[in-house]
Amino acid sequence: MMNTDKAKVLAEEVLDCVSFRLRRAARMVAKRYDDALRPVGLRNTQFSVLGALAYLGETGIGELAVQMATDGTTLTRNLDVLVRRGLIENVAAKDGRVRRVRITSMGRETLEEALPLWRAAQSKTLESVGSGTWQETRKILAEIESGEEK
Amino acid sequence: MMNTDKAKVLAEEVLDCVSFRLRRAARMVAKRYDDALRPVGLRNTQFSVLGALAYLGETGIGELAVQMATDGTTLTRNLDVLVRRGLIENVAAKDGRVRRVRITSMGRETLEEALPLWRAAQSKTLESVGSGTWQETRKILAEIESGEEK
DNA sequence: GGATATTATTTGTATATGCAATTAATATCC
DNA sequence: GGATATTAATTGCATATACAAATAATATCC
Repeated sequence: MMNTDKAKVLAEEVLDCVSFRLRRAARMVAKRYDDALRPVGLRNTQFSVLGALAYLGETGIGELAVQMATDGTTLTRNLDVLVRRGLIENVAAKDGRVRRVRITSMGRETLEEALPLWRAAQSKTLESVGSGTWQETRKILAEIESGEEK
Repeated sequence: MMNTDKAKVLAEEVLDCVSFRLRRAARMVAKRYDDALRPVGLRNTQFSVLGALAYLGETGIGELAVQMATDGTTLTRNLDVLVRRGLIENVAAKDGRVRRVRITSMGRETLEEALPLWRAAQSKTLESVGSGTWQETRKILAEIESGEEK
């Protein structure tokens, strides 16, 4: 049934896939943050978008897409959800092609409520690796993201 | 507009979110693997499932879900796609509740074609961090996944 | 200044993801 | 052995993700 040694070696190689490992870790961690944020009705992705918008103040989709390294087509729909919930709102722009958005006061309130929940999840996660190790890992992730050969 | 120092500090804190960083890295890396695998019509997720099935030989959803740390409801649909394409097939089981699947010969062929493409992507990715560093990172990811406090 | 190119975003389509609830089947307990 | 509990997977629903193509608007070039 291909449960041979050859298959075993192959599987070990293939399951060391960087993409698979990253996705798996991201899934598991996201789940924990989602659990933590559930009381305020935010998913971890939404929390990050809100956080970014609180900082940026008012932004075009394109700019935000770059900041978050998310595809624009994804962001369009992610933002739609937040608009529907009244957490962010669209703003008119001079350039008719551009859609600008900003966080609403309700969005800000929700973000405030979410903060301690998020901090708890973040602390707990950092404790499992040590915050120094995480700083290292963060750098490595950035290198992987850049894809530049050393 | 909250583009204040306070907001800036908050944003720095919030954008250091482990979940956000992992997801972002996973997105970017997955994209590269998807690009590499496109010629054979596989996404990185599908490649991993095929690889796991080639190794496991014949498996119930539950077992596979544990192996891949994917939610069973997700796996159900992921597998449906592969069945539809003829890359895997359902197998009758004694226990009527269990759905068992196995890779088909077409699936095996596709996996074979995909292997060199995947290896190229994997090599290139590892070059960007160094394979030793990746071994370290892999361990750290496992720790983060476990969520155990040290 | 009108045709053409460029840019910014959205839509159509498809996969990936997971929670809550459901369905279906086996196991367990008098 | 029939009611009840447990287990395995699926379905309904919603979000997240991105490619390809379409749309809409500004910019550019004779």
